[in-house]
Amino acid sequence: MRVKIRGEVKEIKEGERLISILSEPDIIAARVNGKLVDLSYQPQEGDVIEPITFDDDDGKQIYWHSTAHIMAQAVKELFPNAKLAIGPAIENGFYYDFEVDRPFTTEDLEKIEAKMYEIIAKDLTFERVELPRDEARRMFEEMGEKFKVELIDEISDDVVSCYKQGDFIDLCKGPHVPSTGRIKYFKLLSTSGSYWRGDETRERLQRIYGISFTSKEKLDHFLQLLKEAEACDHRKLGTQLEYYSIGEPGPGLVLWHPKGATIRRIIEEFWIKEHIKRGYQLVYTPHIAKAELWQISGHFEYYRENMITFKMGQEDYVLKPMNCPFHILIYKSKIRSYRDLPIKYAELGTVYRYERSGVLHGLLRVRGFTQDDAHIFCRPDQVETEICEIIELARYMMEKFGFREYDVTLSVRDPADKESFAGRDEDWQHAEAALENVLKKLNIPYKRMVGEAAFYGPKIDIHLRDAMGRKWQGPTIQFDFNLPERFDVTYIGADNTPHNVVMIHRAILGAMERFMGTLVEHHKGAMPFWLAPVQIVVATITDAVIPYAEEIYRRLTGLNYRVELDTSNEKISYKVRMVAEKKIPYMVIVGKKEMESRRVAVRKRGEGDLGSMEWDAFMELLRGEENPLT
RNA sequence: GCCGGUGUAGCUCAGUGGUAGAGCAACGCAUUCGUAAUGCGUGGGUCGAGGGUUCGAAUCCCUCCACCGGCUCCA
Repeated sequence: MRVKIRGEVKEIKEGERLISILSEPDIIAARVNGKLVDLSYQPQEGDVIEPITFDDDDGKQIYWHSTAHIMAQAVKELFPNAKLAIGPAIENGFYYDFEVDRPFTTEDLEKIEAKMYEIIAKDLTFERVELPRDEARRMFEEMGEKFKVELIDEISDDVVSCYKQGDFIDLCKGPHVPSTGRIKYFKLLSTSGSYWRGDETRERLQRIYGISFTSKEKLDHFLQLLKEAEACDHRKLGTQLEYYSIGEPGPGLVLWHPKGATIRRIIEEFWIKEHIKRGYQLVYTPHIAKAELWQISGHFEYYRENMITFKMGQEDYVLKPMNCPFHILIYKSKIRSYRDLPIKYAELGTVYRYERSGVLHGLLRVRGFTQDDAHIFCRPDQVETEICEIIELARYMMEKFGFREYDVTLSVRDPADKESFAGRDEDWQHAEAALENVLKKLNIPYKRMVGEAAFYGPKIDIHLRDAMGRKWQGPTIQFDFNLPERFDVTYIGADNTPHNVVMIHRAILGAMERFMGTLVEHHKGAMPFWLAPVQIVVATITDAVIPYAEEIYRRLTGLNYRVELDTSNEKISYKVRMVAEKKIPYMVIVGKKEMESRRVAVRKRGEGDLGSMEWDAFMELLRGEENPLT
């Protein structure tokens, strides 16, 4: 019998299993004709077989998923009352959810780990068992595994697959590694609460997260990265570098200290400049409005639990959670012609939302934040051009801030579930096509998410990552078919009749707070020269050179650099250390030699001592620093 | 909001029933120094808040608040 392995035709025996053909110990599964299978698979004539190791992405998923099964077996042995929920592989590792009598403790994790080592040492085979649906249902019911029964009830196939190792069996599609001994190094990382099916009205479960690797080096490396990521945490760095503080005035409320405020101001200057260049008109709108406005917009109906409301006199008021209704009112302040479009209103608009207490997270999830918001009112024929411009603006700005990697998602509606989405079919089709066309035209990789659209329209979201690899939504482009309808937003067409305007919400940075948080983590607090709140520190070696240092300081501030002068009575090594810890890009050190020769000794962040140089050479260096503002 | 953890000086943390500690920072004095911490000294705390147990509570118990890791949410 002939099969193709790694592109080469091989002769194999009938009934032979993959495990004897692909016997290298690092091969854990295989892809046969594009489908993932266990190594117990018996190849058929003409199969195209690719071995899979841990180094494949699919291989990692299989490896982690198998580790999850081992963990579940250990938990069942230690806690026989535990009910199995689900235990998938995730981006980094795996988890398994259990319903248990009491939450897991740290000591429990140690015991579970010990039990897992026992299971691994036994090198139990992962055996695929295919059962008729009814039989499997009966079996799990007898075992009291109610969640598995619920899952089986939703499977429409006649046969379901389970995997068995030792006397542990779990409902599972597979594939798995051949035996438990293949799992070499693992670590249980944390526990947390969760809900069955992610539904907070259903059973509360306990989740254990873990990760595993094929070598100790890989595991140690991963744990090391986790530790290092903690040092990049924007909450820690923000305090250390005196950029901002969070939560002092109340949970989720941010104080921008002078240094953080400087960074923000520069970001805003850049933002304003780029927007004006592209035909946006800047507006300002109030922080509060009568409840009536939010009733018209529908926010009162759909967004109520997130809105902060209060009474002013007899009237109900709302602290604005969004800027859109205000921009619409500006648009509607007069009749608009098709010739006026597109109209693009932009605002750094501060909004307040009541976010549930458990979701707040540093600067990345707050209750008061400033969106770099804009609303584009245009004709249907202008949609594609506008989307294209927005994406290019987003890419341009991301690039200037040093973000080169991000994840793009296109969220469209579920065509089978039109009930959940407002607006006309043709509008949706047109908008979704426009978003998708632009992504394709600009050659941007994206993930299409069916059913993930907002109820009012499809959207493109760009996600940035924090130091721990968590994704946070930054730029977003959203169509809105709902608000123009509710507010009756129109323009007069060439045919002299009113037409519905197309409205696009968009944010490039997302929110100043969140953007600042990701920016700090991305640069590990070391802001690029143009953003650094302090760009240069001038430091003296002895008191005798203070006048010369002051002269340097004045010259630099006169050139609009942000400079600090350090004439303190400390050794130069101490001053160097302080400047390095504050992650300041340049340090100018002046001593007697510099004063006498009228030169400067320059130290650059990341490069160290550049030695003594002429003033002009230093100027040349500074001018060589990128500055998108000029 | 839910599950678990944590909360001591401006910051980082030690202190598990018997008089609140260290390092850094701040302040003072000495030192005037050449590229990642000069030395000595001084001040600084209702131990997150409230209640309880106890002769006595930072420490044990209860409630609340905040933060951390997740879950859920983020129209």
